[in-house]
Amino acid sequence: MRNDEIAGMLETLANLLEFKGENPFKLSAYRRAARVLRDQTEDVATLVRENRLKDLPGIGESIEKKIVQALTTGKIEKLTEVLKAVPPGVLRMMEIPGVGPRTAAQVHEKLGINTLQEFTRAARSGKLAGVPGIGAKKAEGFLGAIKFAKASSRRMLLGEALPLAERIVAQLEERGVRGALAAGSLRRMCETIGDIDILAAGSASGKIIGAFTKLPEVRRVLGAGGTKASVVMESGVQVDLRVVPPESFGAALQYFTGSKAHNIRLRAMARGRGLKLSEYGVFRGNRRVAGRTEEEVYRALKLPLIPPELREDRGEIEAAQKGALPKLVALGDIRGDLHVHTKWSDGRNTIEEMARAARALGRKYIAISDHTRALKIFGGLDVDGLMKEIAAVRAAAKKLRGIALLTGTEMDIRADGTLDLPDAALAKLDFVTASVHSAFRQDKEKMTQRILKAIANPNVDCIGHLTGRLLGRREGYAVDVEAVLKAAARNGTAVELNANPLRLDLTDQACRRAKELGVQVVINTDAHSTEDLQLMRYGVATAQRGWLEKSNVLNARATPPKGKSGGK
DNA sequence: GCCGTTTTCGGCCCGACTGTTTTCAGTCG
Repeated sequence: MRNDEIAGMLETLANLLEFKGENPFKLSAYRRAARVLRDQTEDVATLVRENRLKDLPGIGESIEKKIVQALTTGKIEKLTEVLKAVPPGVLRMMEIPGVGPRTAAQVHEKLGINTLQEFTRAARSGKLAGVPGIGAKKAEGFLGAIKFAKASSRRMLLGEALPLAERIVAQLEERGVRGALAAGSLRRMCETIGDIDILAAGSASGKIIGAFTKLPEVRRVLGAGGTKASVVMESGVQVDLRVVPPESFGAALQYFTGSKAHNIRLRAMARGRGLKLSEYGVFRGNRRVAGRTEEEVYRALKLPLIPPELREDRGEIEAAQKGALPKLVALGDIRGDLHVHTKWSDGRNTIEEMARAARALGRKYIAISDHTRALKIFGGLDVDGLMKEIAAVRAAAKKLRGIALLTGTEMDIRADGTLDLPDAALAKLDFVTASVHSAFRQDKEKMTQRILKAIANPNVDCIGHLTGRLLGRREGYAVDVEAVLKAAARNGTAVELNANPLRLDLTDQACRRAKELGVQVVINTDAHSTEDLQLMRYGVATAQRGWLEKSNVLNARATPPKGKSGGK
């Protein structure tokens, strides 16, 4: 059973117990444990086998027992028990925005409602409005929420959310709102974003809220008070705006950036020091001792400023206390792009066009890396084609100043782990990336062996998009990431962090594991057009979330890499 | 249920908005 499956069971358990009115602190204990499990790159099964499960924060005796149960029997006894006692539809009901455990319990007790369908019917018929705490307005609101949830349950990609937020901030600026910033999971550069949080400083909050709710792309105003407003944009995305006084801006930015887990830790630390931390500042009694900037807030807690990308309660607070925060790689450190497609396979631009566009972005080298023959539908090259492309790359290189062109390929790893072109051809190339593009449904053992075989080949410099996931569309293939990273470390093979916002593969946590194991990460755009070369920012952001420093990133080196086997 | 610079027992983050309840509970972030 996968980590996220067990985490999901613990979360369900928490939700059900919440419905039953169980001690709220017990629930947060389950939820915290679930989050810690999701954060692990190592399989829970491994941790159990090596008796290291209880080393994880938030996992004690009782939860350990439940995890072991899940692994050995596929079930958690307590969950099974509670599932029997709670009507199955209440979890669905609690997913409606505005319906929490208390409301769900009331509706169940007073009206005997057990399913989302019954809930919807009761809301329409007016029955729901008779339940204590629910009036006509709330019932109507629930109906709207149900309809809306059906239309837009999907999370946005970082690559969609960031440009949208930047557009909204620019529009606010045109209307006289200065210094607005996106906070939330977007500022932490999470791979997917639920909704967008924007923060503005100012005293004329009514004016700012008014400007915001009247922006051209706003479809519906969900709510607007004195300091905050929520709207739904034409695209279906929810955007929240908060307006705070300048003396609280840093504290608010800190608070609304999160993560929740990070903030809870900070607030507990503040309490320990006799302080109170809220979105309005750090207070000693009634006196505000910090709040104008984030630096101030962290300093009041005797911490250096922690970069937003690290704020997940994954050890960044402890590192900050020890003065051991990583010096994160930055977009400006990136010198090359080692995975770029052209018209020679399925790219839209020529070698020269890609090179010029990369040079304009400040890249010093790129590796032309087209597909190989197994991907015939994508124009994959055979040996003959590849040799011709090498000649074309060299010819283009002669014409261009200021950027080096490397010969390369995105070599297909076939289902049996053999490579799509012979070693003699690969040996002629400057940089070989090898990727899986077929037989995604192989079991974990087979898939892992397949990739390990490619890693062992001295001509393979890097493994491309390791899990093959497409966010929101396709699960990654089953592969033992830990085993692959360890083999990469042994063989001196690099691993790709594919910067395409649909992939971001390696994940942040896998990047961090690569760093621990001493594996070099290559951040590539996998560009199929000149515009795609700009996707690098998303890859760098994910690398930052993975604690990577410049020295961990192969294409942050000033000179092009010559492959693990040395100059070819 | 977890955990220990406040603790092996007694804590566990804080505030805004909404609707409805005439003084606040529930939900959300």
